[in-house]
Amino acid sequence: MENETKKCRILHVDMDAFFASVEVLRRPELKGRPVVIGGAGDPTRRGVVSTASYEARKSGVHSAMPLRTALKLCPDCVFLPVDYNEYSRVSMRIKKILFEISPLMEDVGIDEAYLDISSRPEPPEETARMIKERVLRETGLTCSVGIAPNKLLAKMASDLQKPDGLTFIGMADVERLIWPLGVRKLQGIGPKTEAYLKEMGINTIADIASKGLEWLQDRLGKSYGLYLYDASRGIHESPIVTQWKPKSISREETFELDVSNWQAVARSLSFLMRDVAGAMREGGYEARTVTVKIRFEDFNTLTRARTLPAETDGLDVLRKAAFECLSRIELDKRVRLVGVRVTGLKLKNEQAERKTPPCSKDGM
DNA sequence: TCTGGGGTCCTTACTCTA
DNA sequence: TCTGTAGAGTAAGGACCC
Repeated sequence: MENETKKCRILHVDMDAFFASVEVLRRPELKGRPVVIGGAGDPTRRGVVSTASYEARKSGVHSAMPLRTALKLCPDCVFLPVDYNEYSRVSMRIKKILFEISPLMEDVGIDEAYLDISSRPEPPEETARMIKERVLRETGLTCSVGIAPNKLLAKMASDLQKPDGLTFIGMADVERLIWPLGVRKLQGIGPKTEAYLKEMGINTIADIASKGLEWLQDRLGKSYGLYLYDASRGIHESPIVTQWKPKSISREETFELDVSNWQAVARSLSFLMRDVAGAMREGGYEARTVTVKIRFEDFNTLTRARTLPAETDGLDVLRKAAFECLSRIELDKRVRLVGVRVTGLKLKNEQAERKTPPCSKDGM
């Protein structure tokens, strides 16, 4: 058992109902009330729930739910707009605490992180308790921590007891703690795959683990089948990634009301492209491919892409490419959303390095 | 009546080239 | 020289995550 504990050096730290908790922190009068954070904070307008407090969740409100639906389920809920700047500020304080405890930290979004605590002298549970205590003392917020031998299990562990939980999962616990869970609890299984698996009589993670590798690969593809085969057994070799570079930058806009005139779409695209170009310059990036996305009123979504002869951060060139993409889409229905994305990113000051041909593997 | 925004990764199809 | 094919690059769409 002690040996097993020693192998569990990955922590997953997940803030509890993060956005809602930050709002309650600065408006103590909301404590104990059902709070929903999402969109512009107006449940009569388009938008979805970003975070619901645990009180709101009791009414069936959950993230990604349309605000209008949330209002119907919970008319007493307090609806607030998303204040990303404030959450980022609090998030940075939390990440600083985690980094001090172990610099082998992987940032996963605004409210969670993985930590490799191999270098810590004390037992993992003690490190986890230290984290929870410092985060609470220095920010007033609670978090749930999972301890496991790998990232996959650590994340599942932190999810097992929420809020304010501390859960340990060793490889020996997989059968008892993981197998009874529904397939959706496995990272990488979303609503589509869940429905597909259900059709084949697979409802729990144990059901996945009962299938052979070939069986899974035949039905779900080689790479995904292998992932599920391993993951259902708690096997997942994925390193802690401490440095991250974006692969794409995008902006999109859902119109308050679907639009049918081309000018409105073009105006929005032009605005979004300028925003993307601004973000590129801020990060010092140039891009090679521009992709335009159009979502129609029936939710049918089309994309068109143009790859340029060379990377650029020139707004005129990028905008021209974006409009060329737009011209290839027939706007015969009302448009709900316009988006633009740039990929093939390269740091501007990396240009000199690129003169030597990339080595076959690292070049990918 | 619904279904955001900013990302990543994967699959499939197609084209070009060696 | 012709043809078949493998691999790279590109394009489009889809699933998933927070």
